[in-house]
Order: sequence, then C-alpha cells, then structure tokens
Amino acid sequence: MKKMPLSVIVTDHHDADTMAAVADYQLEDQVGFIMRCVNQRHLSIFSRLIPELTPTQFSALAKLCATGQASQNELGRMIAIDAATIKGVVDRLKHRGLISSESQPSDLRRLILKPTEEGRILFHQISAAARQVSEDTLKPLSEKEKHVFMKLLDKLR
Amino acid sequence: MKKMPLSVIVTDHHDADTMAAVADYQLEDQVGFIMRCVNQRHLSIFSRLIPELTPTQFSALAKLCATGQASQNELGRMIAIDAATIKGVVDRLKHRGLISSESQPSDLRRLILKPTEEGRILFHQISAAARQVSEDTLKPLSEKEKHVFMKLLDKLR
DNA sequence: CACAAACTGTTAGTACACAAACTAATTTGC
DNA sequence: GCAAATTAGTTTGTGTACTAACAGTTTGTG
Repeated sequence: MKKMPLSVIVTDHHDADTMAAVADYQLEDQVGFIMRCVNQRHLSIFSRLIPELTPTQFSALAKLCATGQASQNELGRMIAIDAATIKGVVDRLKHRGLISSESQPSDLRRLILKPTEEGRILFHQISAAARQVSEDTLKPLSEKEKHVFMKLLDKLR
Repeated sequence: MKKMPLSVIVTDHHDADTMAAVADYQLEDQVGFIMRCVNQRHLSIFSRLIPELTPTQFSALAKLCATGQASQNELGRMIAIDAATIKGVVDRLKHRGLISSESQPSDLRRLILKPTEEGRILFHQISAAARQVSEDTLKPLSEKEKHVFMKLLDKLR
C-alpha cells in the first residue's frame, strides 16, 4: 500500500489510495507527455531546416545512401519502421525519383531499393542541415548536459 | 569552415566539407531518431498497461478530469494538441460516452466539454496504471538518472 | 521430397499530427 | 458604432504509425 500524506482529504470517492493516485498525477510531469512536447519542437525545427523531406523520409534516404541498397522490409528494420509504414514512405520517395526499386531475381518476394543519383545529391545537400537539426534541438542544454542526456536517452531505447 | 580530419579521402564529390559531413552523420546517434525509438517503446508499454485508451485520449480525459471542464480548443492548448487533431480525439471520447459537450450560451462559438461520470470512473481506474507506464518507461535508469533525465528533458520542451 | 514455418510485400482500418482554407461568432480599436 | 482583427470550430489533404489479415515465395526439417 502506498504511504498517504496526512493532508489528503477523502471526499466522495471510495478508495483513499485511488484518491491519492489521482491527486498527485500530474500529466505535465510524465515522461510520455514531455517527450511528445519535445518531439513537437524537434519536428518543427526539422521542417524549418529541411522542408524537402519529413524526418522519416530523411531517415530512409540516409540509411539507403549509407548502405547502398536494401530490401524494403530490411530498410524498415534498420530504421525502426514497420512493414506497413515503410511502404508509404518508400512509395513517396520513389514517386519523387529519390530512390528506385527492382525485384530481386534470386528471391521474388524482395524489392531491392537503391538511392537514385538525384536522391544521393539531395542527401548530400541536406546532411549538413540534418546535423544542425540535432544541434538546435539540444540547444537548451550545455555541452555537458547534452552528453549526459544523450547517454540516458540511449539507455531508454 | 569546418576543420577536416587528414584522413578524409575526397572521392567523386565536389565539396570536401560535404563529404566530411556525410561521413560522420550517423542516423542512430541523432536525438530525433533515438527519441522516436524511445517513444515507440513508451507507446508499447502504454498500450499494454492501458489498452482502453491511447496516450492522447488519456491526456485529454485526464486534463478534463483535473480541470472539471474546458472548451475544445482550450483543452487542446492545455495538452499541446492542435485544433484539427483535438477534434478527432474529442469525437472519439464523446462517442464512447467518456465526455460530453454542450455549446456555451455566452459564446456560441465555444463547446464546453466535461467528463461524464463514466469518464471519471474510467480515469480513476486507470490513473494508477498511468503512473506505472511512466515508471516502466524509465525503468532502465537508476533513481538518480531518472531525476537527471527528467530535468534535462524538461529543458528541451 | 513434402510440407509446415517463416518471410516479403500489400491492403484495410484506426488514430494521431499538422498545414491550409473556410465559416461563424466575438472582440478590438478607432 | 462599426470595420478589422481575432478566435472557435470544421474540413480537406498529406504523412506517419501500428494492427490484423492475406497471398506468394522461400526455407528448414522430418
């Protein structure tokens, strides 16, 4: 049982513990809530510095440029996007001519994706801005705090 | 201009700086990317412990239970959800009988939202689990680390 | 070799999330 | 007192994000 502060006033609710739980539940102190807010800020920084692509699209293109090629699901796995979602992302990148796809003869289920020349060029143009996005997002922190934050954030992955 | 490591090998790309930028851009080290992953984990914890509501729906209901009532846009502002999005959230909560709405006579533009009795009951039933969600999300950290993380996260809001 | 299990990509359905454009109601500023 | 600006809510369109179900393909194992 939870220890109750003496100041708790039990009103018309049955369970005193429940009351206490409700009383000190502060939405704006919860990790999930703050993370959503931080993410909002991050997304707004991203779209300001990189209006050409969404973060997800950039992730996919960046990973494909880094690896040279990958199958669709493989790409999704590498950047933590499930099969249903990566399809839409790939479709949009393909539609814009940033990546190409061809089926792999040795495994007819697979679609081999590669960045096009245009995709590579765009990625190179954008990558400096992408670093700036991370920098701006962490701007409120000192150098030491940034390091600590990233270390802890990584532990929560 | 950025200082270049001597080891950088310039290939077929025009700008040496761009090459360096690309070379040390590691997607999996970027704040935004890791936050997305941490958020995925958080969402999975949330939906396991609180299958009745989405985090957004819970935020709306919790805030409405805390304040007693609010107009639709007002509610959205309190939990950092824009007008277009809060509409859908409110519609779904209303459809499930967890909140009610009536237009405010003194300002016909406004919809006054209130939690129903059923909504309050559900919130009270869930709020302990909601605290557990935060706890589980931060589980990989020590008590001290949790405190530091939350402090830094809050600075990035 | 046969066949169940696993994998690849697709589709449908639900739910955020935000921009932009719009209507109606209210406030303000002169 | 009234036009202009602001605000509340709605709609449309785009883009994640995940679940569940499905078809075709490949593979591991008996």
